[in-house]
Amino acid sequence: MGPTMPPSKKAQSPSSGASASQGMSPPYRQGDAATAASEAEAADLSLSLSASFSKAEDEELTSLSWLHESTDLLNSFSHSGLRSVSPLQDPDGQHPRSPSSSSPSPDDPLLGDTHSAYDLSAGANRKPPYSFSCLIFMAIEDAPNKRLPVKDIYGWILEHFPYFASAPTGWKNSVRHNLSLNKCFKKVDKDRSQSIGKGSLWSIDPEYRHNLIQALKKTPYHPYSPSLAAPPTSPPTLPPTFHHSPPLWSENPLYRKNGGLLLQVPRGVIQNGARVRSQAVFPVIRPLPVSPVGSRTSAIRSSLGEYLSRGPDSPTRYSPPPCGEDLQEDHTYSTAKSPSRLSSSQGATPSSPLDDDDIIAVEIESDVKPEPREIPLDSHLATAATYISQQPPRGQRRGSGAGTLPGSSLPWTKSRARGLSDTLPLKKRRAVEKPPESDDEEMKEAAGSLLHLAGVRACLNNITNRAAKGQKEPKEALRN
DNA sequence: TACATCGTAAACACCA
DNA sequence: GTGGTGTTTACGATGT
Repeated sequence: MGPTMPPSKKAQSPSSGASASQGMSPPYRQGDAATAASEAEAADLSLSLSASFSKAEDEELTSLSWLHESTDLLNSFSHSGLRSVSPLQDPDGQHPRSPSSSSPSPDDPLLGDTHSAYDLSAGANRKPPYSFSCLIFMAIEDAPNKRLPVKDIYGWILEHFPYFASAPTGWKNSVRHNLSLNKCFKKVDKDRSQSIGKGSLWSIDPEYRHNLIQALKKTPYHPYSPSLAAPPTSPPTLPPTFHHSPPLWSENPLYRKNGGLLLQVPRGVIQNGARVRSQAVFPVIRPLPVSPVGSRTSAIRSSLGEYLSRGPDSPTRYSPPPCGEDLQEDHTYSTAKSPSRLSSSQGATPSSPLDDDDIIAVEIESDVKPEPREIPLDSHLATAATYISQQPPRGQRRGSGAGTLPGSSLPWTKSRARGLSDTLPLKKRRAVEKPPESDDEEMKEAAGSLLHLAGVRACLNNITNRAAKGQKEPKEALRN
């Protein structure tokens, strides 16, 4: 069994087929004429988006231009009106937002009308179907810097899952327990210039991020979840989600209103006491981000997830990603083995610039390309795209966990250290695992960052130049 | 039945 | 001293 993040078994609810009639709809408020028009537009944009991805494949993803084109489309999508989801109140108006959620500034053009439809305080104050690992993962991924102190992880969970506000405080212990024992999470050295008080910042170990994503994919009601996205085996009039059970909070009127995909959360995450704009990584639990490049990258994932899980009107169907890896691993309970990923980094063949982590197969039902396509949604690209918008001050920039062993070109990974120290207690093991740091390493890191930056900049320039020329709309361009 | 996974509780140490 | 944080152990429930 590989060192992988296990899916939440308890989250796998039995299939009941209930609440299916809404499973089709995109996770947005529907019903009014404007929305109907927007839906049509959105469908069109979705087609364009798929074309954009196809184009990206054709270009072998050597450029990020496809990414920006796609995100341009998504911005259009976002502004089409469809993205306007319910304000943070439930339709009954009887359940205000959880106290931990700060209200958006009314004069904030971004926050003003884009709040999530997901308000678990509205009659859905039930235990979320996510394991603590997934919750922590989502919390950290939702943070702009992909790292959060425990306190903010609490805050994120509380904000997005009000269930915990009234739950016994033991869940915090569970969170800490997970952080400590789950290999997917690792502490980040605190930046001296940015004191966060007690505790450390926690981040996702890039080596295990894949596993967490897989775990999320296996969580029901996540749009990446095969249970949601599997091609319908039922009559075509039925939505793809028809055969799947409703979320635990299916009674939530907002859930019903939003067509069964209702895990959106208020944008933003509490960080260091301040509410920060959410990077919104998880399709079902976030609103569509708008402008920032990083958020736009996330928007691709988000909208793709929504896009793929849309109804029979959708031109695409979703095929679950190949799960080549064993996902069974959680805490240090288990004996760690080298992850399969490691072999690729150590193997003779250079690792592809594109991971197969987030490859999803999309069948584009068009006359042109009826065959399934595989769309790489590589985290590297996302990382590159978010690079500009998320650059912390230079002094704060640190590696994402993968360093370089001295005298070796192989990346330092936990598992490599683990191979030497797996039998040690966690404390000692972490001491052993701590990668060596040196100025040389910092320089390599900086060089890599500059390369990333250069690539992204070039792509941005391309887009900017095209925009300046006032040429055709992106979707039109993509069709050509 | 054995095992893995997950959640929870508790104890303890450390630190601001 | 207090409270938050991090680590570790233990145990029960559940699923495979």
